[in-house]
Amino acid sequence: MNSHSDDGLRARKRAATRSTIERAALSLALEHGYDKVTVDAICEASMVSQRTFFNYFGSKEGVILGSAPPMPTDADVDAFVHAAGGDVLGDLVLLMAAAVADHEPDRDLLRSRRVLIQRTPDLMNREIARMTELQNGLVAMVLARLRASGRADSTDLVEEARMVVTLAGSVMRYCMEQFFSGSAAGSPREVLERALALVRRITDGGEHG
Amino acid sequence: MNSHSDDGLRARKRAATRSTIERAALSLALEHGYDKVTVDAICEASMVSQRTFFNYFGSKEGVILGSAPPMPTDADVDAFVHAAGGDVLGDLVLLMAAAVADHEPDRDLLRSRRVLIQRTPDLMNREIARMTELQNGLVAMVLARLRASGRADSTDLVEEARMVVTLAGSVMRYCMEQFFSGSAAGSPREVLERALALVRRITDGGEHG
DNA sequence: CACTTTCGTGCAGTTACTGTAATTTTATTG
DNA sequence: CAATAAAATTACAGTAACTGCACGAAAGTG
Repeated sequence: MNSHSDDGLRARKRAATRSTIERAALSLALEHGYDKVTVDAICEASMVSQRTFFNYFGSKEGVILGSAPPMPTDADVDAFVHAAGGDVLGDLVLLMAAAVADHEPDRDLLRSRRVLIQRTPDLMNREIARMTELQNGLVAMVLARLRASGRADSTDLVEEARMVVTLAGSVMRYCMEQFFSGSAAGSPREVLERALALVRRITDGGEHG
Repeated sequence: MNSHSDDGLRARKRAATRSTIERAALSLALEHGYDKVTVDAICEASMVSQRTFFNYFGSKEGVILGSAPPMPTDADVDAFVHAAGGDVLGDLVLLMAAAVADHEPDRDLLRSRRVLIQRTPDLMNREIARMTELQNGLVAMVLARLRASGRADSTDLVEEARMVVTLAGSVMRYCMEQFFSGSAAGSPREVLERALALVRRITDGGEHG
């Protein structure tokens, strides 16, 4: 019938309501603060039942934080594992950054999310928690790379992998804070590189103590 | 009247109920899992009203996690700031470890907490969040030390301080995981030292790429 | 023994969230 | 196009964490 881009009516309607709820939630939270806004208020503003809200977003936090960063694709993992020998930490950070980066096409929405996360401790904590969950899935990957680099398998190697992931998480958290607080200068890539350089400088500090 | 250690009857009763509730909560959670246990159940088991429970612990998580790690004392801060020149990261980790360490005299309770935190993602996240909050108060302290080391004040210096704290948080998280999962070998101090050495080894990896 | 302060409690209410079953809306098929 | 399947939306009832408030009981004090 009507000319429409691609999917069926169903999918389009779904996307529309999702977007409506999202916008309502972010707008209300920006105006009144996250904890002052009730789910009921969001539902009223977006003309949906509470049950529908939870069908879409699962939780009040969910609508603000947006979808969780996806695990890297198999191709990404493969590339990472077999880029043996180089800078494990740097490569991992790049990989994680790629996973976190895009993923939200709408710039305004993204900015709203960031503002809210930054000014709401609860949300900040949840965001960090999500990152932590992502990390857990990454240990195996790093371990594979260490093995591929010819490192002998051992308990120590597992610990090393865990630490690599933890450190990468640090760098990510640091960069995210910089982004969220708006004090980031230069391209994301540059920020990452600077953060990595900073890490190396700091950890060198105790070497010759 | 009756011979008693020190404080008034009031304080002793308070400590007793607190302990009763704590034990009931931990025992129930260990047996049935944290999320299967309701606050009502804990109250019934410890013969207190729900209102009293919340007066004591503020939240369901609160009774499991125990009291939050306190900020270091002024004396600690002073010592840290003026131990200039050495290994900032290492010293900070030691300081944070001291804050987190003791603080719970009862060994059994401590072990119960650890087990529960480890097996309950929600609790783990909250614990990490608490650590993160602690971190925020530490940036100023690190900054003071960097300044005391003769470093010129600048935006970069603030960023460096933040990164030092973030890294220290990483090391702490890593060690906490090791402790919680029971795979820690040796004294806490040794575990910390090994973790720090590991960090240095890893961050050296990209230097000569 | 009065008197004050602190504690514990009951109760009503708010908010996030879940399960279920009915109802409406969209897609498919004969 | 009508019958029907599939999926979305809804109302409703219920659970569980948590808060504010006001009242009575216990403990400290002179």
